[in-house]
Amino acid sequence: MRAPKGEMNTSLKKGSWSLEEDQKLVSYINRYGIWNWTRMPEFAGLLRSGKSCRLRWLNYLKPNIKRGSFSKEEEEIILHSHSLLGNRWSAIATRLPGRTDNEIKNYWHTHLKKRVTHTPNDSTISSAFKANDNQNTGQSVNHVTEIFISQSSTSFEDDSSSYTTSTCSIDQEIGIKDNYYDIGSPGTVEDLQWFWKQLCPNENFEIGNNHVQDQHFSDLVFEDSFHDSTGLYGA
DNA sequence: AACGTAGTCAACCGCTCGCAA
DNA sequence: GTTGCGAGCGGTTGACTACGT
Repeated sequence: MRAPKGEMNTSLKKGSWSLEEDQKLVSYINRYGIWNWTRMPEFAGLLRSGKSCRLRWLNYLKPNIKRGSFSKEEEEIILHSHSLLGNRWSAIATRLPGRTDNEIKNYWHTHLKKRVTHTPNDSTISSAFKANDNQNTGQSVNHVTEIFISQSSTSFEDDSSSYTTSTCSIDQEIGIKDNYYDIGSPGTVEDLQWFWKQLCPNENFEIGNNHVQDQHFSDLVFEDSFHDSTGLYGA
């Protein structure tokens, strides 16, 4: 993809922002608001790309940005959110008002990542579901073919705390992806429905028999969309 | 004091998505 | 359906700093 018109200027400045540039950007946005990041630098008198301006504003200049070290509570939120959402930093940032995705990402890589160790417990793998939509519809769409519910414990090297989570492992038959969705502890039917919605928003998902045995999901019924090739989970 | 190494974090890059034409 | 563009996201880079030798 070629660069947007406004961003093809090779004489654009890169690197750290000066105080003067910050002031120009802030005063422009305060006066005219954000209307077009690509053209804004030109009107604000900045030799910067729109992307650079946007990043500077969102990560540093925007009001109410919290600076300084992260609190214990914020750390816990990041750790738990990351176990739920993975590297979706912008989603995690919405749970931490005043913190930017970039800041959280940096904090994760520099402080938290090394503290977390995952200890999967294969013996708890409890339930597998196989389905292949192609057999029914002939459509060449990627679909979840297997779901494993397993448990893993997360502990911290400084021994501050630990918790156990239930994790869904999803293997897509055609896709290259090997996704892992943490569904909290303990996993609930609602959690499973939630992650299914994230993965296949257009597909119906139903638990045929709303009970969880020994923290295992069972009696999974995928309405309309799937053919149960195993015969284990028929409606 | 000089140098090397590791840690931190602001900024960049490449990509995808959504929307309008 | 295709193309072009703006916005946003996540991975990566590199400048700067702190610390150790």
